[in-house]
Amino acid sequence: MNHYTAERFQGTDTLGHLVAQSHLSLRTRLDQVLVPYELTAAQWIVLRKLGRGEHRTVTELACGLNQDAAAITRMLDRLEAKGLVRRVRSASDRRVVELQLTEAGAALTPSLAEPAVQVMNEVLDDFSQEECEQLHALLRRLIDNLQHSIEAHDAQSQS
Amino acid sequence: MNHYTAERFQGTDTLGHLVAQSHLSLRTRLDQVLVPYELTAAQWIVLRKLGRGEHRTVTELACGLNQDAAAITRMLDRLEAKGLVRRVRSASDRRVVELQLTEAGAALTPSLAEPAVQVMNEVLDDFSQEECEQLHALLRRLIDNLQHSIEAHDAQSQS
DNA sequence: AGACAATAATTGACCAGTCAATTATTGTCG
DNA sequence: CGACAATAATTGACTGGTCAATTATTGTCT
Repeated sequence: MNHYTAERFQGTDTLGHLVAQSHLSLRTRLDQVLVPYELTAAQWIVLRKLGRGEHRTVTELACGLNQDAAAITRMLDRLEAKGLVRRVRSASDRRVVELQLTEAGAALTPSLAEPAVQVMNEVLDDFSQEECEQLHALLRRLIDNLQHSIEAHDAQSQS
Repeated sequence: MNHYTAERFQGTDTLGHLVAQSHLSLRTRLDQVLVPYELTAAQWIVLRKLGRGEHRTVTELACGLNQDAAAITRMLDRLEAKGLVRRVRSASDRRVVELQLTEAGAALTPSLAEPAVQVMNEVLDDFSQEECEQLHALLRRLIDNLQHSIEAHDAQSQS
């Protein structure tokens, strides 16, 4: 069904605005609690993935974060400059670089889970269990719908 | 109440991930429909605000979009280069620049409402009226909570 | 009037991301 | 084997954003 019309689509109570603002505020808040660690939210996410062993290469990270491989390359440049991450050419396939946490990186990473979880809980503090699950479910659907639209458009512009 | 624990806080079903992904996908989809107009989503929002007369100066725009004034300055550089926007020094207060759409900008802007509204409706297509309102309400609360946390933190780090 | 705080916009230096080449390596197929 | 497509990572040029000066102008207060 149609929820918006051109006239009613305005101000700060628009889906686009709400989603953008949620993202912005969440990032800002995460950046705040990460200041003592001299990390940004974006850097934290990468360290977290590496620390958990979820992803080991540039392509895997890019895929897992839904980002361009180029973005990962530059992020790794910064993390490597900070001495938190190491690049190692794979022996079995010399095209890929394997990513490792350095000693410093491995020492830092585990302590970062707690503050982040705290932010999430503080932000959902007055949400009931049910509301929290609703929000998750609605966002998942939103993302699914968007992804389908995007893919349909891509497929069409191929031809 | 606590919704997350350090162990359960992982994967793609995390609030942070869902919010970030929603934002990313929505922007991507908007960018898609704006390609024919040779505009990005970020540029469209600014044109839209100017077209509606919601904001007339750099500071007003920055405030309305929750962004740094510097970001607006650079955005205006791009829009001015495209010949869509004009800067005019205010006569009453020579510190402020008044923003105007050029003829080209004014001609383009109105036609952009429809495609954007269509994206929103397409994305919320399988949402009931109630679900749509729930999503809006939950996001508003999320933003409010975040904003309060952010301000509390700012106030504390002042002292 | 003159000193000085406050405000508006800009600039520089940086972080983060995209798209389009480019380079190096690996797979595949005639 | 040798040509050639496919893949992994990087680089260049760009958009978009932040924070910390800087500049120009205006307000305020004695």
